[in-house]
Amino acid sequence: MNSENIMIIDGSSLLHRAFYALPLLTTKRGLYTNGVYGFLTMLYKIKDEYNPNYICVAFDKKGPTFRHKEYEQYKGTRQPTPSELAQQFPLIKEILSDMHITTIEMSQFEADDIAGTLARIGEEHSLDVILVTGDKDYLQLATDNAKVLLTKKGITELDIYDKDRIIQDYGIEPKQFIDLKGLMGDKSDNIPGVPGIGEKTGLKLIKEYGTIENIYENIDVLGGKKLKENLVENENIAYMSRKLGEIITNVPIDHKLEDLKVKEPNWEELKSKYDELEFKSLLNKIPKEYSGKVEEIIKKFEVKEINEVNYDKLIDEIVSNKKFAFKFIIDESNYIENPIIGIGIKTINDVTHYIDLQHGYEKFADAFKSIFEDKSIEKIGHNLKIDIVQLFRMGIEIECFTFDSMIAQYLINPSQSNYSINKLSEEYLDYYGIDKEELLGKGKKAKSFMDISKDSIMNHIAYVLEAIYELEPIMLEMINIQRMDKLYLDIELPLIQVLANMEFLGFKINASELEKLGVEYDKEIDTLTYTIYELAGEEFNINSPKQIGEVLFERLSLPVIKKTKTGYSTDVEVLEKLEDKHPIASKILRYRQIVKLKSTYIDGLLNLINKSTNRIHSSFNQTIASTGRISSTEPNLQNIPVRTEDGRRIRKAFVAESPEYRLLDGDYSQIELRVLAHISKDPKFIEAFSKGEDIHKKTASEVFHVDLEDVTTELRYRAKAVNFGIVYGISDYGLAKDLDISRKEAKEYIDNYFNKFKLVRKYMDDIVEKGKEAGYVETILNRRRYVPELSAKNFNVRSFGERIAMNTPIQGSAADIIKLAMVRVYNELKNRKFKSRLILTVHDELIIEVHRDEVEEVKNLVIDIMENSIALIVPLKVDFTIGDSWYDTK
DNA sequence: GAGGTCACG
DNA sequence: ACGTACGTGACCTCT
Repeated sequence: MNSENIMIIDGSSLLHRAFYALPLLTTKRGLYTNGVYGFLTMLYKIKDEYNPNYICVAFDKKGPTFRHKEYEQYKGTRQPTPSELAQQFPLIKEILSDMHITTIEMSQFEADDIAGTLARIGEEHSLDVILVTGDKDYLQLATDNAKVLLTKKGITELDIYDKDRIIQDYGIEPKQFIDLKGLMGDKSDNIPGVPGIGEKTGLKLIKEYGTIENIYENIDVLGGKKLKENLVENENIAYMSRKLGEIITNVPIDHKLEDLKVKEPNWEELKSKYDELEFKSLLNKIPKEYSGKVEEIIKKFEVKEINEVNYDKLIDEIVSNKKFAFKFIIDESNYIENPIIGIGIKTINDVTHYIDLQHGYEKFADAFKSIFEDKSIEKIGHNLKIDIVQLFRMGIEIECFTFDSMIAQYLINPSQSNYSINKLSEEYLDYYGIDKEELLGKGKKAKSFMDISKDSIMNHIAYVLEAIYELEPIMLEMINIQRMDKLYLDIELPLIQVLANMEFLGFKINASELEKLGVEYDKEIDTLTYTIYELAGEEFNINSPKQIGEVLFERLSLPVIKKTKTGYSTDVEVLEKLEDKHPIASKILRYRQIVKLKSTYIDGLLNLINKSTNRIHSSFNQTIASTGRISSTEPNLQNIPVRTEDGRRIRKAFVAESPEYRLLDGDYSQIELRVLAHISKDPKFIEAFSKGEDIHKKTASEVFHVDLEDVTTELRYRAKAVNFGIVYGISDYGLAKDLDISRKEAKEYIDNYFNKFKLVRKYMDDIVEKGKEAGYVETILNRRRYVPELSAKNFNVRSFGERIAMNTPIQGSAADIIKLAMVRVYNELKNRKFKSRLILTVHDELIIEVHRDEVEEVKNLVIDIMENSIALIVPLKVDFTIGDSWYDTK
């Protein structure tokens, strides 16, 4: 272990692996970079891990090799390298050269021959040898001092093969892989081998006889008539294949070992390459003094603190400018209750003004209320929802907010995971500042603004406000070019306030109802726990899938139904299949169900009740779902149980504010299928919806060839599953699993469906093609989602892309529709001074806390808005219920 | 922090 | 032959 080591990398192999493992990344100018990026990620990882003293990367060279002289068809079946990959070879070579890593390529020889030779030379100099490749053929090079790192799935994981492991895994010596290849051949290199011999037979023979020569010496005693015949007939081929498959170790390499010593990279060059290729994350690998990341790019912006003495001056400036950017400083962990720390305000011509609000915001609110509520003064910001909530806390209802850079970016690309100001700076501006994340850190260790110096906070807020001003024209231009003005101005922007208001209002909870249910659940959990221990014959942690697996499949020897990556699967599907076999299965199912209800919905919700209002204030996130839907967190109010009665009872705790109020629940009937009818224009669908028919029944009659009157409950149920499948981008496998029928039968359903609803099939085909062509798909209001997976070479990735392409316009258009309805409902209720208010949305459902005196009026208003917010070629239908609790609205 | 499981549309 | 349903979030265990 103390000896020095040499790392020898098969560059051609690794670049191939990286290219196929990663999605096709390009730079803004359209240069493909995914292979290079993956290569470098892996290089950094293994260099860190093994700290090589010597390093070298070998490449294949174009043109014939000495093997072609042996066998003309060598590699004859190889597909040409796609140009997206070919153009990345020069790039990686340049970067390696900037890293001062020697690359070797030689005519007549392949990368593995160069690597084999270097490995031998390394060993002769008593170096430990580490060979890195994605090519299994390298296993023949393993020795006591040479190990092979083989790429696993993806690119960052490597399997380590040393001699011992090879013997253990395969039962043969590394060198014997050469003989094995003589027998098996190699499809990818077009090496023939002996017909009929694959890995299994080959290994058996080599284990028994050691070498090909020895097999032929013992050919008479060999069992298997056909096998013997094949061997005899192909003796020459076996020897030739072995020769082709052997990596040679005597290539005439010019380089001296000294040349391969690890050296200091040319940092300046490397940095400019990374900049050019937009490898932002790799810039961290470059020392600060060269990267200039912190020192040069980070700008400081002027900012001054003011107090109430200067309020009037700032207000005058705002009034004359008619526009300002602002952002509150507050810890976002709970921005409904946490103290407001300060606010930054900036007009275009002046520096940022910072106002400290730690000792109260009353004076500030009094002074600035009229400014915020002034319909002729524009306000711009980033993640305005939080700021609008703060204003609600101050009794201020903001008017005329015209730009939110976070929401704008979500429209430009809804699939990002990060919409921070720094992320936007990276994309659109030429500088960074101190972003929130750098100031506070993230995850568990995140600090509070309270622990940060006022100077840092002021520096941060000045950067944010400056960036917002610069981002506005660029981003609005993009939104305009992509025809998303209506979506932005009429829906997403005003929706910010609607969501802020829903968060601010919250949903009233009857805590004692929850506690009462909790006691009941606990009792049942106790009984179940005891019963399960009895049935298992031992005590174990029922919450641990791993331990359940051990009990079911080892202790009780029940049949394994399916596996997960890490072991036995014990999910519902499995347990339901075991119910007949052992009584413990249904007990575990029941246990899981009740524990879920208790921990997530009783304990979880009780923890989040606001003590002063007895209400729960969820966060509604506008930039999470790539389809355009809204998501809800802390708590998630969009997955409160409803499907089982036990769970549904949780909804009894969701009540109206006081006896003066009730809950009104309106949900769209079949909105996604109506959207599908609209965009596919399928005449059968349109007719069914226009006549108000039961759509699943109609589908059943078409798919199963029966009259409408003869559709049974069972057939309707199946048709419903088909309809769901269609919306998701159907597969026979998925439908078969859902209905527990054979794949063949599922396929018949689907074929029937597409034969009857021909335009639906056309939509599915067209959207995939259009999506591939354009790189994205769109909703009816031009909400856009990029689907790079559509051009993936990997079948699974591409299929996933196709399902996204089919589903997103449907799910996303439904989101467009309900969002527009939300904005209109909110505005109507506000403008007409109703006491009733919108408090929740669950994808196709709106919940309004409605004043008793307003029930009829508000109900008619909301129905009208929901059904008519967007005109489709089929009618939209809304079902309404009303009750004193969410449970009762059914 | 990842993986398994399960709650919703 | 490939191995899957679309979109989310929370809780628990285990590394």
